[in-house]
Amino acid sequence: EQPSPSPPSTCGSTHIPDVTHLRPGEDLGLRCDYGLLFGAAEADGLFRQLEDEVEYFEGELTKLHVFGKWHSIPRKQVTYGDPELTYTYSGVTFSPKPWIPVLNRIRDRIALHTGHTFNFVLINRYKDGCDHIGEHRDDERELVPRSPIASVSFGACRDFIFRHCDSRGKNATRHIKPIKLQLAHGSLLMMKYPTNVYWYHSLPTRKRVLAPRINLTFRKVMTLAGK
DNA sequence: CTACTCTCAACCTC
DNA sequence: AGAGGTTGAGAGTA
Repeated sequence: EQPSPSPPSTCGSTHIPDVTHLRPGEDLGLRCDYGLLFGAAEADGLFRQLEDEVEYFEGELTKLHVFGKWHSIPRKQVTYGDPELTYTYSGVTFSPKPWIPVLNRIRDRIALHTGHTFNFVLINRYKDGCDHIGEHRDDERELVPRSPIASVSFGACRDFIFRHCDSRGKNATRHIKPIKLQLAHGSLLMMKYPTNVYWYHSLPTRKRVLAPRINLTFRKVMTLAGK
């Protein structure tokens, strides 16, 4: 059940990263590829540009009702994407802001390396190690069935935990070890079908992390024709 | 309509 | 510091 590293890439180009394929020995439905998509210098520039140009949601879109109390979500969030698309997360429907050049540039690089085109991106900014997100699956109904999600990270390296749905909490029916990754500056994690059917993921708090991290999850959202 | 499942973050213990 | 259990109103589903 441990992730098994893939053989080294046979492609020698400096523009094509080595990729680790995350596949437990037993087929538990985890289908992910992880690798660096941007070199350090380019990632530094993109991070600064994202910090300058991305505008996060404010007001009601940042609040969450949990166990009888209202909380501000412990991170900043915003969506960008094609016009007319909508996306619902925890009962809140987001309208995407129109694409800006830095996001198009990242989206195009992902397309070049994976062959996948995305029409929507959810951006989460974690200002330090106290910002986090709880266990969840990206299984929203608006997503194109079986479409992959491309998760790109900039800034502070953070731990990222996958946990199998049958091994959660005290009602767990199986003992499957969580899979822990470090999502590095400039990295790409491709989460492919059926990962999000069986595996929850979270970004836990890490008190010793003091720097911000920006994560972009590119998605394929169904258009009206597909709904 | 009913009744059942799932979700989110903070607080607490260890 | 981190892992895991406990708290419920609202949304969705069969």
